[in-house]
Amino acid sequence: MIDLKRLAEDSDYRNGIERKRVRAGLLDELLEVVAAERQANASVQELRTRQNAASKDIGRAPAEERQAKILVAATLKQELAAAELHLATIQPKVRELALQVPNPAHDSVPDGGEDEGTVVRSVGAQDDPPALDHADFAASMRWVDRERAAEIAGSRFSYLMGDAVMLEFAIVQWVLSKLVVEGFTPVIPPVLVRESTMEEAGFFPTDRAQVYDVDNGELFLVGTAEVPLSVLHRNETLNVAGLPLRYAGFSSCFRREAGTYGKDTRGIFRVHQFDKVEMFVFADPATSWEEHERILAIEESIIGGLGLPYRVVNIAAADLGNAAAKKYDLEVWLPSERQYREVTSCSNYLDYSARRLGTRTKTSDGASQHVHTLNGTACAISRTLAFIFEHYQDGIGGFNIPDVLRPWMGKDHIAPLS
RNA sequence: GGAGGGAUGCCAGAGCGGCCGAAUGGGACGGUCUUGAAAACCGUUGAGUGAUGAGCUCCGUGGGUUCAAAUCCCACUCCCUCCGCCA
Repeated sequence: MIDLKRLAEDSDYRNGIERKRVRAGLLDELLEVVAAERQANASVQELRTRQNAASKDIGRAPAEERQAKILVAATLKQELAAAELHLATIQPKVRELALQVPNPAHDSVPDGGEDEGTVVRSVGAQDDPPALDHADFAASMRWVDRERAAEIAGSRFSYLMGDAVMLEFAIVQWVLSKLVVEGFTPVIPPVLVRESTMEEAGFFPTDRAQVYDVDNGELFLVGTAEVPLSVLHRNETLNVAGLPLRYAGFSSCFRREAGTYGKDTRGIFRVHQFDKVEMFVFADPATSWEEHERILAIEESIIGGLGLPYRVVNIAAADLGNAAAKKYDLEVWLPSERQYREVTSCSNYLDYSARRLGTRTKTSDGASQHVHTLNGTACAISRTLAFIFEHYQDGIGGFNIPDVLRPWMGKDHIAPLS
């Protein structure tokens, strides 16, 4: 939810919204209904003041005067009801339009759409494809079984097996141990949440089609731990001295992947169920941009630490999505496709979702303000596995375990199946 | 799943439909006293919006009754106790 006051007063703020290519006229329509709402609200308040006073007066009055005074108050009540009705017709319009307005893009975000992000830096070489792509290699090691999974659950599901499972847990251990050092509290959150939670977290109604509905609409499977982490401090005022609050959520993630038929059909690159470690930070507004760079640095140290070649992209304004004021993607070189593919991303939402969540803090002079929220992928495990399956083949059908995972795996090499 | 009880400010806890944004106790903060501390005493102390004004809103959430609701009615959510089931 944007700051309606700033929209009216701050032309830079408005400009940042327009860079996201909102529907022409939306902002003016919104400002119009906001003005109407303010006026309606003022008259409701004035009538309420009078009605409250009239009511209190009755309590103080001697019995014989009460009937006359009740009559006065009753008339005021009717006027008030009419004014409230008028206000109630305007408010949903404000809400409806305001929810369509995205968070303004930050100044440092480039103009443009999907392919117009700026490459901030590239690290590592663009390797040639290995003998087998990630899917064939995983099948050759009997690490991923999609056929049997498809029989019992459908396409885009898989059995992850053998050393691939050990690799997953090694990655999780390594990543979480890093994040703890960086001040994150590990969290295993609920993966089933109510509809109202999905709304508060900002995923409904927009992403409803991407989400599995369980128990006849009572509960929904989350597509990311961001959902349960973001609502952790709903309607709370956080002590500014305690900020930032950093959480690292490990969870399974469930996505319908509607509209992706025929896309990324191989291996475990795009599946309905995968595990992920997600960072979520509640930050002091004064330092949220530093925090954003910090999260990016952590993501780079994870992907870089695994020895994967990657590049950092500053996503362009119109490709940012609703909530992000700025977003970096980390893309890893996928040799079999000879292109970079997204593996993690991190966004600064500023106060956009905190406003809806009611998560606040106070400035040094005691004024209430909303916190800034940021989130970033620490590690999307199935996708990370797919990348290392290509980059760490040993050339004779086996697998070299990435250095950083060796302590957790207890070995440095996995031989091919005989 | 069945049967009861409950939800009030930082915490505990009172609250007759009007004098309740809310007693009292604790805590916290400020002060007196003290070499210092404790004790004792005095004072301050919920949140949002608004201009640290007036006003308005908030006693789990949403609706209703009434001139007037923390207080009455309905629904929902959560917590506790007992029974059943169960990793």
